[in-house]
Amino acid sequence: MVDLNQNSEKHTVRAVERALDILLCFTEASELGLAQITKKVSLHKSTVFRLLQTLEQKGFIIKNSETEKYRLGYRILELSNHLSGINDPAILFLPEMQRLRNEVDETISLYVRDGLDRIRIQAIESEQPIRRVAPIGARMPLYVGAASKVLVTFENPIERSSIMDKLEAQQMIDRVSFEEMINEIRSNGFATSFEERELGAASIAVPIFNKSKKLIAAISISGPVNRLTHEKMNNNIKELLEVASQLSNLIH
Amino acid sequence: MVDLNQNSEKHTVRAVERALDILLCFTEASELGLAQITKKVSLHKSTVFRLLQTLEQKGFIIKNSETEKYRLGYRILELSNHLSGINDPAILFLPEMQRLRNEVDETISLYVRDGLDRIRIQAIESEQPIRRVAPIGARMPLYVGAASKVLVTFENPIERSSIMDKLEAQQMIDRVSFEEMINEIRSNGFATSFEERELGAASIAVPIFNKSKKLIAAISISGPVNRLTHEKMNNNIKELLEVASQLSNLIH
DNA sequence: AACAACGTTTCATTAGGTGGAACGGAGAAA
DNA sequence: TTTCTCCGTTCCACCTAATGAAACGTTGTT
Repeated sequence: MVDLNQNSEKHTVRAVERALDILLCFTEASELGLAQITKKVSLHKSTVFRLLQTLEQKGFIIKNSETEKYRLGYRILELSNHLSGINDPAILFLPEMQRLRNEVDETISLYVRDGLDRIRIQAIESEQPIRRVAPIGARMPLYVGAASKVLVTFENPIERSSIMDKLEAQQMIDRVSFEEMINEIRSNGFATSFEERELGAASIAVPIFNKSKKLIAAISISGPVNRLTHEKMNNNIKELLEVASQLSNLIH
Repeated sequence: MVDLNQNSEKHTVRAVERALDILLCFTEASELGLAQITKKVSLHKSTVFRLLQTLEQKGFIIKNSETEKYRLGYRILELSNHLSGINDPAILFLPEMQRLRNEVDETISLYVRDGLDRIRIQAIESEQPIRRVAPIGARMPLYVGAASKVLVTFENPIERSSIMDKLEAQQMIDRVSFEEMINEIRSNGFATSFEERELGAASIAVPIFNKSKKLIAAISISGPVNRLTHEKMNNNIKELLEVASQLSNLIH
C-alpha cells in the first residue's frame, strides 16, 4: 500500500485524525450510513462506529432517526459562527468587495491558502444570469487557477519553496515551468487564468498583503470567458490592484 | 473528583472527545494560546499540544503565525456549507419566516433540539432599533424560554421522559412543577416566556411537526417585553400557529 | 542575573483504542 | 416459508499508541 500520509514527521493522534476524516466525508454527501463511511475512510466497521458515537455525543454529528443515517450536527454551525474574529478578512473586506462587484458586475472571490489548498472565504456573485457561482468555504488545489498562482507567488521565499517541494513530490507541477510562470506573475503583480480549472471560466487575481507586507489573501474577479475577455481584463486589473492595496490597509 | 461525564454507558473514544472539547473552546474566544486551552479543558500541556497539532494538520485549527495563538480553521467553514441538506428546515422555512417577520416586525427564530440544548438554526431579526438579536447557531439550555418548553412538551413520550430524567438528575428542574407547566402548554398549543432567560425579553413559541406528526422544530416571535405585551402576543399567536402548520407541510 | 511563563520535544508506562468475531434484525432472493 | 446477504451494534483479548512526567529552549519580566 502506498503511504498517502504527508511526511508524518509531526506527532499526531491517530484516533482524532480518523474522527476528523469521518467528518470530512460529509463534504461529499450530506447523509451517510455506517457502511458507506467505513468504505470511504477504509477503517474497520466497529472503529468507525465508535468514532461516530463520540462525534454524535458531542453534537458534531446527528443520527437521522428516520433514515437511520448520519448527518453533520449543529455544533458545526455553532463553531462556524465563531470563525470570524475581529481581524477576519472575510468580514472586513466585504464592503469593498461589494462595491467592486457593483462596479464590474462579475463575481468577486476572496481566497486564503490552507496548506496545499486554497479556500474561498468570502464571495459576492455577479447579478448576471450567466455568472461564476462561488460557494463560500470551497476548497481547491493550489496549482491551478489565478488565485492559486497568486497565493504561491507572493508567499515568502521559504514557505513558497516548501509548497513547491510538496507539490512537486505529489507530481502536481513541473518545477521548472512553474517557477517560470511564478516569476512572470511576480513582475506583473497579478495572475490570470482562462479555462484552466473550469471550462468557460476566466479570472484575474491579485494579492492582498497586511501592513507588514505579509501575504494574507488573494482577491479575484471571475466570470465567463466570453464576457471576461483579455481587453476587459486589462481594464479591470488596475481597478482590482487599487482595491487590493486599499484592503491591505485594513488589516494588521 | 466529581464525575462530570454524562452516564457513560456508551463506548466512546477519549482522545476524540478531548479534541472536540478543544474545538468547542473556540466558541468562547476566537484566539487561544496553548496554556489557555490547557486550563479550559484541564488536560496535560503535551496532550493538548498533540491534539492541537492533529486538528491543525487536518485544517480544523490554524496557528496564527503572528500572535502564535490558535484559531478555528477553514475546514469548519467548509463543513458548515454542507449542513444544509435538501430537507433542511433552516433553508425551507426561510421565505415564510421572512414573511412573518415583515408582518409583525419582531425577531423570528427557528430552534431544534440537540440533546439537552436547543439550537437556533435560523433567524430573521426585527428591523426596529430595539430588537431581540438572534445569532444563528447559538446553543441554549432546554429548561428555560418559550422555545425550550415547546421542544420538550411536544416531543414523543419516551423521549420526553428521558429528557426530563436527565434534567432532573442535573437538578435543573423540579419534576412536578415542570410537568404541570408542560401539561398546560400542551393543552394551549403554545408556550410563552417573559423575562425568563433574558431580562427585558419576551417570546411566544409554537411547535412545527413533520407530515408524520413528529416534532421537528420550534418557531418563535421574540422582542422586548414592553413591545411584546400580553395583548399583542394574543394577536400574534393565531398568526404563528398558522405559519407553523404551513411549515409542517413543507417537511417530510 | 534570576525568574517565570509558555511552547515544544522526548520517552517509558500502561491505559485504552483496536479489530476480529459473533449477534440480531431487516430485506432480498430462492 | 426458508435461506442469504447486508447492515448496525455489542463484546472482548491483545498490544498498539495515547498519555503525562520531565526536561529543554525561548521569550519576556522582575
